[in-house]
Amino acid sequence: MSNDNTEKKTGELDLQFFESIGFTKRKCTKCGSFYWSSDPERITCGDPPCDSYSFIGNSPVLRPYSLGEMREKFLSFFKGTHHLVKPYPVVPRWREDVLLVNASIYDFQPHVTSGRVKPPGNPLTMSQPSVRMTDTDLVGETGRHLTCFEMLCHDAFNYPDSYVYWKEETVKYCYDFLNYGLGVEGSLITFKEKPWSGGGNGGNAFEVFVRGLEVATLVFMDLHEDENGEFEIDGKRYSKMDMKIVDTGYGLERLTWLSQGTPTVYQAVMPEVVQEIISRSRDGRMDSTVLSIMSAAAVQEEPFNRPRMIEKSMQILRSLGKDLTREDLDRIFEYTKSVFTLADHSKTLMVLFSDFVIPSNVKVGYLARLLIRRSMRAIKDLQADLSLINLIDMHWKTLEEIFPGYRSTFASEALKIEESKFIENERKSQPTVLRIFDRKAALTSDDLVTLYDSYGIVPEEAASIILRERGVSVEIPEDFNSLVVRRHETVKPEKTPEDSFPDLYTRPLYYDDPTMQEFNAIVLYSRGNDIITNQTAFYPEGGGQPYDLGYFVYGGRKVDVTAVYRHRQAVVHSLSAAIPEKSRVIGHIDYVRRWRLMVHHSATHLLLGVLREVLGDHVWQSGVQKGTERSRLDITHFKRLTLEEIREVERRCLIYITENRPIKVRNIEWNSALTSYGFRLFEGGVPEGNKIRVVEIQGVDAEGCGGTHLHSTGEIGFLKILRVETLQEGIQRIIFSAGDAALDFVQGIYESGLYMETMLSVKSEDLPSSVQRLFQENLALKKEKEKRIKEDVERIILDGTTVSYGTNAVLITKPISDPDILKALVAALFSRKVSTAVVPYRNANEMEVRLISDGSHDARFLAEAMAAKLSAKITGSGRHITLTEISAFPDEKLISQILDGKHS
RNA sequence: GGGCCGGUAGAUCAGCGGUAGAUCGCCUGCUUUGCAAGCAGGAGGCCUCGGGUUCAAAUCCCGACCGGUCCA
Repeated sequence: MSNDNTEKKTGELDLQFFESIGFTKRKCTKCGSFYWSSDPERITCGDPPCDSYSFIGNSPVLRPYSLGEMREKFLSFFKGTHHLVKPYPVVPRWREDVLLVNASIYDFQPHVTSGRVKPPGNPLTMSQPSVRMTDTDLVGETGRHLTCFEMLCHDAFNYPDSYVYWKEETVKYCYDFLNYGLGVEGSLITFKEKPWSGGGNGGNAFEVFVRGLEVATLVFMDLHEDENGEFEIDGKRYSKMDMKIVDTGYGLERLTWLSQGTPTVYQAVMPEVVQEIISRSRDGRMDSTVLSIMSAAAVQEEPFNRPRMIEKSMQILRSLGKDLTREDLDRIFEYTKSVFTLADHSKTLMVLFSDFVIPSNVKVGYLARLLIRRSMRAIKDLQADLSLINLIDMHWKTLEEIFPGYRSTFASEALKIEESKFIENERKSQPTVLRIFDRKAALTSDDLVTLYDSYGIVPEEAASIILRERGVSVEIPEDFNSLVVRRHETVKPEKTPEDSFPDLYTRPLYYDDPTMQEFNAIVLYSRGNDIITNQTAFYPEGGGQPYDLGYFVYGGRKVDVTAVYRHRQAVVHSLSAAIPEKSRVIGHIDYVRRWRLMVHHSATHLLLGVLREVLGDHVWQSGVQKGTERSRLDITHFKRLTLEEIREVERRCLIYITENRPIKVRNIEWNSALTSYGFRLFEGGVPEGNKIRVVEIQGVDAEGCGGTHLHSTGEIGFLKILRVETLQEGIQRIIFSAGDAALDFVQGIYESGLYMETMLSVKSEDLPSSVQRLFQENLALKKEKEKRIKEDVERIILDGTTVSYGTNAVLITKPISDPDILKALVAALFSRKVSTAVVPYRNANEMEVRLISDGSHDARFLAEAMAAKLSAKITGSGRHITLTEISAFPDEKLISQILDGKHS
């Protein structure tokens, strides 16, 4: 039997090592993939659904390991031969293309995988916490899905001139760890061949299975994306690259689960938290036989289908003599789902909080919000007596070493805000749903989409509210999700292609000496009014610092510099006139502008450091724009700064300015910079070279930064916060001014204060109360005037100065000259069901008649007849007609004649 | 980063071009041993802000600010 499916060894993954341990290559009889095994009986690849779980209650590992023990086992197994690297944050501060770290290789993309930066060790081993939100819905449903896990790895980076290890050694390491390390029998291990791709790279790979469980993936990355490449993986083309990278990923949770053989992964990796949730929830039922069967049934369902899984579980249970109804199973399933969801999500929240993620409506903050809301619903469904923060803290207790950054105070503060928003939203949803329903006694699918999209109310909830409160059942459209998506479809504007310039190098003199004001240069390239020089002291726009201005002297005349940009290694100057190639020029920097920019740039670093001191370590820079008059700094913080906090920040800034702390700039090799300063270095952006330019204000702040800076804090002189605003949830914008610009601002305030003092003839300390009094008086006057107008209007109507003809038209006999009275009068007449008002109006010396109608009757007829009698001009139309140049105001008789004439 | 919804009395909201409304809460009186409740009366509004359109804007248009929500 085994001979039939043994394949000829021809592929790139036919390794000597397999032969040495008696593994042969075969083709899976179910899916047709190639795999390696030493078990003569085996005919499938080991990957469900070709195989099923057979480790539950039947662990192939010598002894059960806890999560911590398994991590330690793996790392110590590799520590002798590999460099041990500390885990990176799960929020990837070193790259901008992804929200979260998904796998250990993310730590090294793109800077290491591109060959630009050396890895922090070679070969290396580590355990990298990762968060994956793609299968959030399946958590608790399948028994194996987690939103957060640790990926263990042993990676090797092979360069053309230095070789570490490649396929043979990798597979041997893996086999040895499972076999000698954990005691898994060789015949239980299968290696399935499967090409891998991700993050712009690809290569051959093995998926490693033990008793139906995938425990590792071994990737041999030697391809990179290339549209003309000769290889194809998942529809994209790749070509060989210079580097060959061994990227392995072992699921720590999977290995732990394998060693314990518990019904679900959750019970193996977070037993304390699962137990805590069960013991504090009402009416809990946890049956491990049922759970085991459900886990095993779930893994056979791809994609996951809940009714089918429950059906399958029922059949298996019945064959075991356990007769449970569908309702029983459904209930158990709902219960365990909530327990495991809560256990899983609270752990992921701990991980996110350890990286100071603030729940919000955008980006990674939104993922945190999702997890919080799902957790709170689970607590509600379980009718559990527990708080989310306690669970989160509990996770941390067992994972303290891996997440040293976690602060319970930050987590609970962020959570508190989020919880109250959730409760508020729950409270509002019923009235909102009823209001929309009651308008037309129905809920259309359009309404359901609106309720979800604008109010966050899920359609199931809306339907249950209507059923309960109005006894009407609302149908939820099957394509609800696509309706939501459709509403979000928008046309994205196409990007305009960038101007391309030749790849030249411009020496950045502004780094050699940031105070340089004049320099010589040779024009290397010229096109239109743009030039690239061999060197420049003009700072190009970058890192939130605007470009310098100034001029070049060429052939004895001045040419203004209007803009300066970076183009790869070159600096492009846009000029007011052309300068030909090979010219010698002298550059002059507008140093007043430059100085002000440097003051603001250094002040920004100082401010950021101080904000972190005052508000907490969760403060990160999320955006920045420097200017000459004012600058703005956006930081991550969950609430608006108070007046007291602003004062404190300004006060501390002043202290550091007075202390005149040195500002040092150094270029440090990537890995050692990270070791000394951590990932905060990337707050302002990720550098492109293999070195990081570190700008450090001694004892306050250190950042990777490409800008120009002062020598010491004393040169900032003075810093004033002008305004704070919330840019978006979790992000506060601070607008401030530094140096003489800050003085200008304060002087401006002082002058307007003086002006107000003079105007009001009060001392500055009495200004607030005086202004308030003035405001109140003004308000009272307005009200009084309104009241008087109303009285006047009432009198005009009641004193018999009006004549009405039926309810149709009204003539005011006394001319009006106040527009406010006119307005109130017309309104009063309309509210008395008058359709047309004829109002004589005296405007300066002009006499007019205004006919204002409410639109129910045409006033044109009346206007034309009156115009004829009074020899007047008609202007305006429709609801408002003005008669000008009249000989006299119309009287009662005139209107009666016209109207009678019409009626007869 | 983008989309959608909203900002009116202390609270929840209605009104959506012609003199600012309801319910709850608050105050006073009556009824009641007291409470709950009922009846009668009353106070309480820069209708978020700034521009525009209009004879007339809480209402329509533009912008700002604030809040909510969904998606990537």
